[in-house]
Amino acid sequence: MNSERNRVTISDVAKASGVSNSAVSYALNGKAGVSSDTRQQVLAVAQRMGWRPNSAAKALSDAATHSVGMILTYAMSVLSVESYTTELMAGLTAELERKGYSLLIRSSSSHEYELTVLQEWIASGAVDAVLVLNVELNDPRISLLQSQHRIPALALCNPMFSQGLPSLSSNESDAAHLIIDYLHELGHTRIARVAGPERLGHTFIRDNAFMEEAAALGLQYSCLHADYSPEDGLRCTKRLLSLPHAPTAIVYDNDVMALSALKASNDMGIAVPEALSIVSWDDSFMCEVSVPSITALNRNVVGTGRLAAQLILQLIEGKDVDSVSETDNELVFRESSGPVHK
Amino acid sequence: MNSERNRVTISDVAKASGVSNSAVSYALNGKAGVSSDTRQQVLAVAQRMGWRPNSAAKALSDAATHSVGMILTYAMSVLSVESYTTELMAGLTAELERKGYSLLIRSSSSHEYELTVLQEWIASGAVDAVLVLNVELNDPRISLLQSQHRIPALALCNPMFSQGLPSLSSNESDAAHLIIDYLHELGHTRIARVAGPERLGHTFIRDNAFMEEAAALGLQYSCLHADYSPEDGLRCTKRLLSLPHAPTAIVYDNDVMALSALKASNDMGIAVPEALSIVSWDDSFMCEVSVPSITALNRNVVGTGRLAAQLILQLIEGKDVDSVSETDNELVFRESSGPVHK
DNA sequence: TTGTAGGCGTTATCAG
DNA sequence: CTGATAACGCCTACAA
Repeated sequence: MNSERNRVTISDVAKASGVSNSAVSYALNGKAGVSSDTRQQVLAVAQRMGWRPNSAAKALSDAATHSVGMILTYAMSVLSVESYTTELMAGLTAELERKGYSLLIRSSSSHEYELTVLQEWIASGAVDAVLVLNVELNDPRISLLQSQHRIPALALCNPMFSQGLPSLSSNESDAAHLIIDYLHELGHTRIARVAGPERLGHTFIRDNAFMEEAAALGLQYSCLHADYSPEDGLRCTKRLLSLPHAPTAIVYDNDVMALSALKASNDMGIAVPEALSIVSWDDSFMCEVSVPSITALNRNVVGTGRLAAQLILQLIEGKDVDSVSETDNELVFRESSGPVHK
Repeated sequence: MNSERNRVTISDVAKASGVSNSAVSYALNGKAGVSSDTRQQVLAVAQRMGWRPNSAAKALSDAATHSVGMILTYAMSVLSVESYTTELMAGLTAELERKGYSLLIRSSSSHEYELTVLQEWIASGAVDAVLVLNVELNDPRISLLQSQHRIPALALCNPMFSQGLPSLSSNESDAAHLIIDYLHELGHTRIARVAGPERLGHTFIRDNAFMEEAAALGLQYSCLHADYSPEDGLRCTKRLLSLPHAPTAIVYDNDVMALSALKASNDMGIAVPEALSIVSWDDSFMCEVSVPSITALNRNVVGTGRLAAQLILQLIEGKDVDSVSETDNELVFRESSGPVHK
């Protein structure tokens, strides 16, 4: 199976330099054990021959692959529409790059299969660490990762779901308060929310925060759970707007659903923001450019990716990492929201 | 540096089964050389002990990493808005998954750095193959990959730019004809196009196709080149619409710019589609849900990703792969385009 | 300061 | 059919 071409190895460099194998290794790794002259000599030769360490050999020797694993487990239909993942990856890869790490991606169509991949990674050492996305309540991935100590893992979720695993979360309840207080100040008394899947950890947090704050302010609050897809967003919106006492403001857990809400209200002849205020939990280009533009929570997902990468690199170095919470929520006011007209 | 935990190796299994090292290897790999009894025995023990092949060792031995490399080299601002990359990755990873391959991602902020990463991959054997995106005219990446034979590569571009490297392209000129003929039938005589960066290979192809077809039909055709960003889309649209003989139809090379065109025409009080028809080269959720919805070319990017993965896997197997061209272009008619009003 | 030897975990060769 | 043994390329004691 070994039909490889002329790859330059350390032995080749050693031979060409007329020194031993280990001398070359020391020289190339900047370690003591060789004279300055020899080192210069070896470096020059290695450079000339175009030597680079073979990644597999290095991985075997170091027991480290210099890659971080991540599994994409979205339904195809939702994935193609998600900007969150792209932005996260941009931040992740940019930061990992600085230390010469790569992101190793696998995709999976089911949760069971994702567990299989994780188990394989744990057993095979294919990655040095793992990032877990979209954590659910009693997520078996968390249990699995928490029960082993071969591969460190960072969970992108509230620490209450990470079972002691280091986690990075955005302050969802802070954001919820920000949004609901804003709507309250505008005079809305009947508000609704089209949330993400109920089993998701961050949906749980948001649900709680919304219910609490709504109750505290004496608001009428109703919530439907959807799957983040435009179709589901449309369906939920129409259902809410058909209620006898329809809400005057609806909050959407992602931008895609918020956008289809615009379509829905347009279809039903309901004016935005005069008769209905719309707020999206995710900001994106789509919110900016839609007509009307959509008031949205800005979350700097790229920054989250960068931070996640930093934490993961610390974990790989063996450092202890506490659960971190980001609180850079900011509401961007646009045309889709306004005071209640009665 | 070897502070690893109790990973189960083949030797462990051998010891536990009371057979030799190689017997275990044969048994586990389903190869001849062991009795059926021994094989069953070994498999049972391996299963019980949770043995999985160590990926680094396997990579070293096989000289194959079972991963395919891809470099993201978008400007951050554009990347976060691109749905193309996400969809492509969805198709890629889904198909690679079936053969147990992973996608190895690195990101780069400059073309020079991307070359460095490629060189590193070639020399280190960190990936079994490479996918090259966004090929430009006289792209140094193509030259680099074409000048070596260690790592096969697939270029996502028209074969005229791949210098003999296997390539996968969508039939851009077919698509151009589709769009321009459609607009011609609607009675448009002054059409414009806001294209992608001029140095990109597929922009070149589209430019040529558009110029040819416009000339053939006797249409007035003008073209501005932008960077795919909403800002640039806005700028170019306003510039075109301010011309003395403004176009009555504008084609945009991506969905993002088409959407900002909607904003631009709205700002300038130009009715779509009555006074201006808009067509987007990329279809996406945004085109569906915008008001008005945008006529767009549907390209099945996920399918392209799948096909690319299949071709790459063939290359890895050592098969010859011809340049492939996809022709599944389909124009989805929506509200943003219509007959000329005079 | 240098070179030799052994290990990382696997697969493949070649005797028995 | 089995079991040593070498090889993959790198790192690192350890000995010279």
